[in-house]
Amino acid sequence: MSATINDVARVAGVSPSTVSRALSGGPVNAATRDLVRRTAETLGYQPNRAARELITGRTGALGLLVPDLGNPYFTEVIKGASSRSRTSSYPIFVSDTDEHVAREHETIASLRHNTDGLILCSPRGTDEELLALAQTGPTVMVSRHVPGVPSVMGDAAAGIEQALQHLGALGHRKVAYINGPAGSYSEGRRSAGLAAAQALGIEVVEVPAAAPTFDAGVLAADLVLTTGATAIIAFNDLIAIGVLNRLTSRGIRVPEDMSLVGHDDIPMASMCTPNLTTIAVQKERLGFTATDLLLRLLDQRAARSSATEPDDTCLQLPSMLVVRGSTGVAPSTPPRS
Amino acid sequence: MSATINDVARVAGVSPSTVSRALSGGPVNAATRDLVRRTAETLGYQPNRAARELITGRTGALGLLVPDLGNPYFTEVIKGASSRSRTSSYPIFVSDTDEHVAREHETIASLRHNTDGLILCSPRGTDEELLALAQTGPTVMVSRHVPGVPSVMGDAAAGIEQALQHLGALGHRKVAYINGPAGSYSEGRRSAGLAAAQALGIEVVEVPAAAPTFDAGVLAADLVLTTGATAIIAFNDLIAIGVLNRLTSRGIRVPEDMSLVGHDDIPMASMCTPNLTTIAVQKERLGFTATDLLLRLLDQRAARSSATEPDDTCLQLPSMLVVRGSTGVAPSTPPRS
DNA sequence: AAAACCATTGCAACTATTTGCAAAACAGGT
DNA sequence: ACCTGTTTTGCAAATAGTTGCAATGGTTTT
Repeated sequence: MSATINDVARVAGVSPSTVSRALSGGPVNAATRDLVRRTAETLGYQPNRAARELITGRTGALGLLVPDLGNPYFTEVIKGASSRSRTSSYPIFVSDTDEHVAREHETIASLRHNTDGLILCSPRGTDEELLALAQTGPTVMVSRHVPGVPSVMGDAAAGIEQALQHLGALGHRKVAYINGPAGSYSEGRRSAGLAAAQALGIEVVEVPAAAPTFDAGVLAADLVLTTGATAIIAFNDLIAIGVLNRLTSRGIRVPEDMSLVGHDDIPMASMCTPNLTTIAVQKERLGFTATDLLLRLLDQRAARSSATEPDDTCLQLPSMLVVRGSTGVAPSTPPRS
Repeated sequence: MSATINDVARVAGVSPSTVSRALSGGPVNAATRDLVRRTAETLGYQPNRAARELITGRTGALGLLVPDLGNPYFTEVIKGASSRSRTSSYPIFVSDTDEHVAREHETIASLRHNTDGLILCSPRGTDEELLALAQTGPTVMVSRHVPGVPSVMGDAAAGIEQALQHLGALGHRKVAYINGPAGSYSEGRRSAGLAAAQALGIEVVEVPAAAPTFDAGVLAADLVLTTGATAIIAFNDLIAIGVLNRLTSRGIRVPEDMSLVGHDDIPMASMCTPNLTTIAVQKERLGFTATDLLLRLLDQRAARSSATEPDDTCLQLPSMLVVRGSTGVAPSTPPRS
């Protein structure tokens, strides 16, 4: 089939070990290195991954776990991760857990075998579970922080604060916040941003949503209408769009009767009518940065043999409110439930 | 770290080769096979992928290439493929080509090294290019057929026919068809379904779209309005939703002034207002079936040594028109351009 | 001139598994 | 007891790369 290291060695007139060292930066005479590089090139030599993995114990691949591929938020994160991994010769395994905690465990176990490191995006499960899972191998988390596990996240609290300021400026005094799934960490972070409400003279009512989906939003819309709020901040855009649909079909106009703010700025947010005001997160950058962090982590491991000091890196990427058509001045009276 | 075949052999008191045969169905005494199986179980033995790959030349993984992860159509296909591969111990590598033909070539080349077989979803490029790429290893295509390459596709022609019948029954006599990207095969198949128009007394005007995206749809909407058509069939739902947005913002009501039919039935189709009438394709099933076909192909290869007879399997999954809110009786006069 | 040192290179062992070939074990028939 | 034939088993080679150790050869130092 394809050329092996021995073929290159024979043609170049050196030993296989010299070829190995020449191509991987070992101590080799500059002249022979050039010779080896050239012959490898002309022979179209590609090192055999399996052989390398067998001897080094490293697979040269990464794994990325997302709760739901159907959620555009995660596909953006994936794109960012791919674009980083593309420049590093580390292929990336993507897997979908269908929002099941059990599936999450299985998939992590199976991915560990095929990868050198894992990126867990918005994982479910308790801190303890996740810490245990993270300790089975190099791990970086996205949109969730567990002490002892390096992570990358959007600054949800700041985003929420901006949204509250925006709504306050428009005269809203009672805002409903539609929560994400319990056990999702970003849920916690986002709720934390709500602390700013008091200072702004805004009352916040929390309303639960069963899942970060359109359907859950449809459901939540009716609940919100019983609260007397004149504006809504939703856990994510999918929920917000569900809310929007339900409000529209109940004859409640957005933004005249009710203002609506989403979170994440997925493409769909600028495709619905009215366009959704939303807290934009740098999704691609999130994936890119997480991959970068993981690769750096792997480099460290390769250098120092077993540096298992707990890494508490937690990078925060800024979020920004994008004002579009779904927010407006507060109505004099809240829409009747 | 984890137990090797030698550990199992030692504990069971047999040779490594016997363990190998016992676990992979070779000729072994039933009693020893049981013994080996049990000890492997208790030791938690997992065969080392790299070592196996090195000797057999098979990686035990599949690759799946899609033009754009951001397109919900493809994520559904991926879900189907994953659910099939999950039951087969073949992990699956997903990659995104960003709709670039060049990226497609690169990615295929790199995936070939890491996988035993590839699934190409809606690949771009000419028939000749794709045939050449397919011949570098086991390949199955989705939503595109090239003679000599096995494939799985939705029955686009039948779907378009149903849509035309539906529109005809509503009194439409002039229908605009918004094409997909040139060089996309499904574009050709879908156009073929338009042949039914004549028999139904419907005139079809074709309008090009630069890409299968929302933005391309926004663009195309204005072009359609110059044709005098009273109904639109779009290459896919993303384009349709782009059209819908543009029409709405130009004050043209859907479906009162203009009927609109999409294609694929992505989740977004039932999230926009009005809900989109669309030709539903069994996306998950497409991915599932393609993976199944590829796995069968690999089994065949494993059995007969080098059976390179060209395989022309082309499975067709039925499509069905889902009537929602975006189609209605034809207006007496077309909306003015 | 011998000794010491340095960079460079090759040898050989090692990784975990599969598999062709030959040996061993065992059964049945003579 | 011996031969034959079949099943079962083990040995050893092979896969393609990496890496510790030793050897080589040239240069510098004493």
